[in-house]
Amino acid sequence: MKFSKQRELILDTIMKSDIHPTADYIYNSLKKDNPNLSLGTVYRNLAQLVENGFIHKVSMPNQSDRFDKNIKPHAHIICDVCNEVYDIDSSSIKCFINNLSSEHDVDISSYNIVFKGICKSCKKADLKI
Amino acid sequence: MKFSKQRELILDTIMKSDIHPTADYIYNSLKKDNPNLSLGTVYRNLAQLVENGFIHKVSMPNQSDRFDKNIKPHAHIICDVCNEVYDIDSSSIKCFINNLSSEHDVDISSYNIVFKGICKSCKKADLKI
DNA sequence: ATAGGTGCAAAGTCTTTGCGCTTAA
DNA sequence: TTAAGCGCAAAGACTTTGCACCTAT
Repeated sequence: MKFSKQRELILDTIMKSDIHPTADYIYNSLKKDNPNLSLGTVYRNLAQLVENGFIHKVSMPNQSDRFDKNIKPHAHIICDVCNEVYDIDSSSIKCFINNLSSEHDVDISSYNIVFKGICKSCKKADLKI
Repeated sequence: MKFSKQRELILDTIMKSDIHPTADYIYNSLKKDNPNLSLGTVYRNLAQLVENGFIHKVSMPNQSDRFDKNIKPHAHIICDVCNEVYDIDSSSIKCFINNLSSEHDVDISSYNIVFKGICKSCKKADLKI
């Protein structure tokens, strides 16, 4: 993989972000200071960064894919209230997968787990009302 | 919800199928005997059937949505070898979600869980080679 | 009678790709 | 020098929608 300014900017955007950005978000963030950047380039680089293990792609039901700097296997929750996506990291995931593998006699190599619900801060906010 | 022949056919197709069909699959299955059926009608009815709780929609990473007659919450696995989608039903899912809810202080209302891996029959087939 | 459903085709959203030019190595 | 990457715009895959007509109730 040859170095490119664009790829570096894209990776940087993801690394600095906590919101699991979409391709479009990345494109628009960078477009301001890099007016020649093209959306195709963003998609091409994201695919390559995923393929090379620098980032993870998270498929969101009925929404654009998001990209995650956290490459350790983990799940996500999207909040019904604030619409933010949060990491759900848990030792119980591993255990869960082990159970499934033996119960169902399958080999699991990867997963895409997205919960819908209400996040910690929106739960708190709701209590205050 | 008013009765319609088309909706009945669509629901029937899903109920009789074990493959978690896509909109396009349903459309093409029915098109043979119902040449006037339109893909828009299939999508509209699927949305309505989901909304009314007759079926479930399953979002597959990088693929068309699939529709599931099994409306009990459960997970799925897509096989890397045969590409089939199977239900993963497990008492450990409920337990897993309970753990997460308390660990992460979130309320989980629904989920879309898709594993990738090798299914039971492909594992068996592989052993024979 | 009329609210809801249909077929058709156009449009929308998200993503990929072909091509000729540019650039890192 | 040259393989890899870029910008641009067109195309692709999947899904939704506007509209005029039809149909269950």
